[in-house]
Amino acid sequence: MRTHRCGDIRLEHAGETVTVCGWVDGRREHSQHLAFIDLRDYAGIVQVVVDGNHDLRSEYVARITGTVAARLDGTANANLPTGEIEIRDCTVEVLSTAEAPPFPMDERTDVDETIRLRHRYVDLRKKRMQKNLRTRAVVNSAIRSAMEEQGFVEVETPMLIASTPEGARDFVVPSRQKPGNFYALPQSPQIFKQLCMVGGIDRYYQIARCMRDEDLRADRQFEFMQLDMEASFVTQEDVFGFISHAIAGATEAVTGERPTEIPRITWDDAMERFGSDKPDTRFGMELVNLTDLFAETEFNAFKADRVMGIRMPGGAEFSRSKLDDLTDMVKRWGGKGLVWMKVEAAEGEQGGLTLNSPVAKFCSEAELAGIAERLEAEEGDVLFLVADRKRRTQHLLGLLRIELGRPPVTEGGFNYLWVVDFPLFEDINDDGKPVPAHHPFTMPHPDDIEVLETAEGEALLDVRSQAYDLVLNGWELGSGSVRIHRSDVQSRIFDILGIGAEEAQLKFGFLLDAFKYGAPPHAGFAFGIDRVTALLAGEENIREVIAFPKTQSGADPLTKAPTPIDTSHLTELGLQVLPEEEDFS
RNA sequence: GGUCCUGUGGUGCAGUUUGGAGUGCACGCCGCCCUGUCAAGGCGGAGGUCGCGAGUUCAAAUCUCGUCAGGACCGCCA
Repeated sequence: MRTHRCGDIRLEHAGETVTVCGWVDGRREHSQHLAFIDLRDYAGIVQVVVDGNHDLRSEYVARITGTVAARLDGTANANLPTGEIEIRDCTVEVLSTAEAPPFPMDERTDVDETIRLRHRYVDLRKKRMQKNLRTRAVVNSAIRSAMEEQGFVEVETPMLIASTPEGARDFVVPSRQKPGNFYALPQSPQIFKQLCMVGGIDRYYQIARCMRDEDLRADRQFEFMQLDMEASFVTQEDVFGFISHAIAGATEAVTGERPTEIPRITWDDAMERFGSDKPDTRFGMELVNLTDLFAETEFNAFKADRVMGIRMPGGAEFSRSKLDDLTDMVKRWGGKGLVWMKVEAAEGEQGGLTLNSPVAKFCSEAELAGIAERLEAEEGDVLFLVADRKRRTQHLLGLLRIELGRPPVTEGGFNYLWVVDFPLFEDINDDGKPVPAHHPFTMPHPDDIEVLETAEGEALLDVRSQAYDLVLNGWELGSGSVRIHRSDVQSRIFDILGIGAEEAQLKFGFLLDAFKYGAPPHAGFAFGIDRVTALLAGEENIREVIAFPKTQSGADPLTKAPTPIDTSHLTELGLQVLPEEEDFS
């Protein structure tokens, strides 16, 4: 139907007869003798000169044949790649008329996202979505190439699988042939990729759709895509190499710059310095441990397991209400409170600094001096201090650091980071059993296997695992681990977790059975395509790189999903919908 | 499960604090004019149950309560 894409026509085509197809981006009508039409396709916009009698309105779809000509002197448009030419002497064919678009098609107006999603088919025409979806395709393609270069084989795993009780909430699909039974949609291909290793695939990868029925966020949708991989006869170090190659390839394909080697930080350091297992290392404001300064403090609030602080440069300008808001925020996050101290020039001839704070009077001179020194306070800063249990102190200051310091998504480059040496267990539950930080097949750190044999209770929290995360600018891109392939180690882990042999057989029997038949040592990883694409595209929200995303409540404003289904359909599945629970409170 | 923010012609906003007639701005839309525009320009016009429902009041876009929708975050996401 066409000879060229609208956005591709240049001065070199002058004199040629071309046919272009696209949407009417705008019209500038001068009279019945002259009108300019901007015709748009995914490649760009070209100016078409017609007489004013053609009824070409916004978003009409047209096919136009005409002659490419250089624009008149002084009328070129430097802002447009096609700005030096226009198409004249046109034959116009309207392929589709169109109602006025439900929102402005220019890129200047931030339209309400619900309205964009309700008319996503129109929204997708806009430059932003065109660019983002194409960026996504580039990422996918680069990842495939990188994995294939490294000898990985793409294997597809099933979408209808058995529900497992661990982990996130499953999406389930009722079985028609076995009423009362359900398939689950996969949260990840975890079990299957490990079975592939037993099956001698050696190096597996898949760009896999995963589903988790958990609350949605800017970086979380019900369904998301992951580069999922697993390899046999490899170490953690090998996995870093495979994934680095893929992520570097994707980054280079989008930005043109290949990232250098990805730095590493231990989980413990990440928590101590950034208060997060997914630190945004684009900016400083690191946490500083002040606990020892208050070993003998008179200030009750600082008689805590942990006292830590961060320094906000220039924060002394904050108003009292702003500081109160921050304090409220910390309380909402679960903290007891927030201490702030403005760093001001001391009065008197000696100079120096003084800390201005409502609680300064409860602290000794030595304590105040210690705070200023440790936090490297400078005039005009504000210091924030939190005292609480270790983990909560780190967490609260980590959140505050992000709240105050995080740069916009488009600033600071792409700071990839490996977070290594995750703990094997993240907590001890009320029964005294440790809660696994990853799945129960994660191999303990080789140096800690002996500890594992004897440790009990709190001491188990110090056991490290061979689990690792990849982080980009404060977003967790993905995680992986070296898996347990030895039944004796696996039994010990199940034992510690309080999972009996019978229960283990019930939950993971098919995997344990598979391991009886010769399991190679193996390790793997998975990272989110939506997240990495969003960051590479400069978007704060993964919905901007997904063609048809859901809203935060899990609805699709376009198709109206989720919807009720016919009673007959339910009956066939052996299902009945209960009336909504009434609230008697 | 929780905290906070936002709902005003098709779109983006102002108006809400301190109640007084659906008031205003920009874009878009429709019509007319205009032979070099490109965020075209000029003139005219249409278009709103102020998300929805109660309450307070002589009077509610504005105050109160509830509810729905959207967003950010905490929990959750092995």
